[in-house]
Amino acid sequence: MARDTTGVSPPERKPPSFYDRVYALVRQVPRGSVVTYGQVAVLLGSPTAARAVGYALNALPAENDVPWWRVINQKGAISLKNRGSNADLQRALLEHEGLVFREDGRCDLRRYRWWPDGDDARSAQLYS
DNA sequence: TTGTTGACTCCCG
DNA sequence: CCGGGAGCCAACA
Repeated sequence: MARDTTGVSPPERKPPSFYDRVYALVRQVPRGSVVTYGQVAVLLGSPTAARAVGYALNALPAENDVPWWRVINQKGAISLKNRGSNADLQRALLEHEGLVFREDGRCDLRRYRWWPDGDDARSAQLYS
């Protein structure tokens, strides 16, 4: 409806992409908390798009305001071991925020997992 | 439009 | 608990 008849081209005519929605959500994760790839997918309405979430973070530019290090896998571990040494950086950043990792490289998700406020959180809680 | 790829998960043994 | 295989989704060539 209400097609743009002003002739003016808005700076953002395109709807927010899946990537943008991932970034927006991750930006809400408070310091000291984490979310999982699958969880982000659930919160975005695509419970099986966990891989796409990781892909989105991988596409982040060098400079950004997204706390990407607060996204870990469902096991509570860092999922960057096969990629670069950024895995060590991510763990260091999380430990700096107070998270504690076990000897096996995993942390207690039940304790650190964050959920957004609002109605969306309700259905999401069911997932966990 | 089809095929490929990947910072994931789940299901089986 | 661990390893292997299949499924799913979005972006890109």
